[in-house]
Amino acid sequence: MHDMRDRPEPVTMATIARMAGVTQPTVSRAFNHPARLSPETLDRIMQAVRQTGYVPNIVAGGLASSRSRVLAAIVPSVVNITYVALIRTFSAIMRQRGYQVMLMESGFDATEEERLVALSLAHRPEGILLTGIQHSEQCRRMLVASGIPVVEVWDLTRSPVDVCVGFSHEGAARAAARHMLSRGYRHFATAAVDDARAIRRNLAFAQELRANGHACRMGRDLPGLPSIRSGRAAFARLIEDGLPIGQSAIFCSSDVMAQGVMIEARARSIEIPREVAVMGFGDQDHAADLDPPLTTIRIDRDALGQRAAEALIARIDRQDVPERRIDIGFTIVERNSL
Amino acid sequence: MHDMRDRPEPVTMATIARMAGVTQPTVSRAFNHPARLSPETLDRIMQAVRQTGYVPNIVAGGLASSRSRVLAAIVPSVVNITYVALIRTFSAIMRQRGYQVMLMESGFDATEEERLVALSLAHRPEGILLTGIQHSEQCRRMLVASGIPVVEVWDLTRSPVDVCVGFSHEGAARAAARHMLSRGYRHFATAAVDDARAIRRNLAFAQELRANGHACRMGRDLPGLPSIRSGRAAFARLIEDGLPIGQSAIFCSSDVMAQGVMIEARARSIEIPREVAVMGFGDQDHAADLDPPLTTIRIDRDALGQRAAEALIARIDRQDVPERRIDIGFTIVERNSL
DNA sequence: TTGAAAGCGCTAACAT
DNA sequence: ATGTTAGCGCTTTCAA
Repeated sequence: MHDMRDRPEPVTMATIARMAGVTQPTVSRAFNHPARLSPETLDRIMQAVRQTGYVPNIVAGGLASSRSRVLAAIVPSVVNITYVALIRTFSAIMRQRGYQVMLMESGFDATEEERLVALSLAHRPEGILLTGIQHSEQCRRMLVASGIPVVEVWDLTRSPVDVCVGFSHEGAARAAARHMLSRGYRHFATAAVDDARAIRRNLAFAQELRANGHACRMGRDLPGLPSIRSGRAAFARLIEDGLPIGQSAIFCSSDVMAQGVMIEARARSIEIPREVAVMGFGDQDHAADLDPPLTTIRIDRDALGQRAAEALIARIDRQDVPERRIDIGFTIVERNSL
Repeated sequence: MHDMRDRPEPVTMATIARMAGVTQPTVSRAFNHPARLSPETLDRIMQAVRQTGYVPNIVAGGLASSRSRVLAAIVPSVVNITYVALIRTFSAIMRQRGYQVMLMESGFDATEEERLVALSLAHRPEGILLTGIQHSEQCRRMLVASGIPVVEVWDLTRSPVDVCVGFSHEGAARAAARHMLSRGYRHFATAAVDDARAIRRNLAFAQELRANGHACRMGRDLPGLPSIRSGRAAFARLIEDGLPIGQSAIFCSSDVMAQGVMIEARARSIEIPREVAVMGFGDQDHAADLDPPLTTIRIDRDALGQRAAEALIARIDRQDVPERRIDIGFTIVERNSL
């Protein structure tokens, strides 16, 4: 084994104060209100800081000021780019404002989310970001009782815990249906995993089709996360269940599912989009680089992260927040798969 | 705008103590050493806790005990599954031990990493996870001076800041070369993005080939993150530069790159593996679901996360740490693309 | 411009 | 089994 580094006695503001011949609160001012100090004093302090490599203890500061400088973010999955891309923008903006974010993964499970919220609360975050609007009753109660600002992302609702930023999943699905109709497709199907938002979209998709006199084959929703495997399986099932070849369009719950559909179609020598057309959801990075390039629905995840950050900052600063519902919309990106 | 919820006066251990008719330290004991309390006292305290929904303030506790219960983790990219899959396992294990992790993204930039380490230090994490072994001098100094346990993942080195867990990139690349040779391929190329670890692998790959009397076309390393686009571009360039069709094998810097290579090959009607064979790196989730299934090098990222967690816990607890270098190895997964 | 004093919400001795 | 006391490293009045 290797030698334990003995803890050197920790450097604190008191240490710096002693070195600079001032009192500890003066050192605190050097960091928080440098303008209020005489240049000479500031200089001596900063010299001591440099010599020691001292870094102020935010935790102690947070305790004193009741500002932890910490945020909590809970996403369903940290390996799913759909949810993480947003966190990246959110974190970057927040970091600039002096916040660090604790990222946690709920695994699409409301009970686990509730547990994580409880854990977060112990760190007294100044704000919490939650994915989606479906939380356990207990979770909502804890959140409300804590009085901590909360931003819910990806969905819109009339009764957010605090603020929500997202888009209309139903609207996007209806737009997809209308787009396919206008393109002349006559047979429709969905390929989705068992995910609350995807299911809501598919329902709206089928409804819009029905309103226009068309039926929709609802692919059986597959368990687990969206994956190429699920996409392949979904397409295989659809074909085996008799989806007509020609004038058919498939609405996928994500780009990854669509990718799976395309791979399976190729393996079965079914040509896309001539024989079967495909639409994805999400417009992930490589949607444009597939062959054929994937037609999909773009959600501006950066905007989502940014608006979420802005909304949360406003709530933390107790500014007037005019809208508790922020709609970032969606766009259909036409490429060649449909 | 909507009504600001007025902050109710915060519930603390003192509040609970008053309600339960005990002193505040007794409430502390109820959480940290419940066995030392009489069942009746414990009961009264817990009742008050339930009534108020009180959650102990870990930050204050951390200040008092010098145990922040916080960890910092810095990865190059939070949207790249390669780096995040590990964090997920790591976080889950650490959470069970009562730690929360602050996740940060360095963007493959040592200077940014240095900044993030400095920011982390302000939160007095009990341990830090770093990706890779290349850090700025200043960064290493800060780390060592802080005395905080550090685990470096993905690479092995004889001189880690503290502990490292990874595997031999050179060894993996040489194994790939030998594997291709044994399969009878005669023309070799690499397809990589401009990434330190990928470049090291490619060098070792070419060297092993040379040692066996074969040349290797080094695909020009593409800028940016690995993507399907880069993979397509790399393959296109290789073909245009005259890579022979037949008995050729391409060593990719990641599975995503390999996926791009396969897509571009298909678009050019080049059959894999008959005309050109492809090997990926990483064995990501859908490697097996591609068509053809991708032959690749598996790195057990869960093991990486787990061993990293274990090593860090050992260091935090100041246990004897016999090995500062933990090799988790790699395996070649034979599927059909090579 | 700086110092003195108090206190943030806990944990950890040490008493009893 | 519980209370008393101190103190973690800061920020924030209030004085001077």
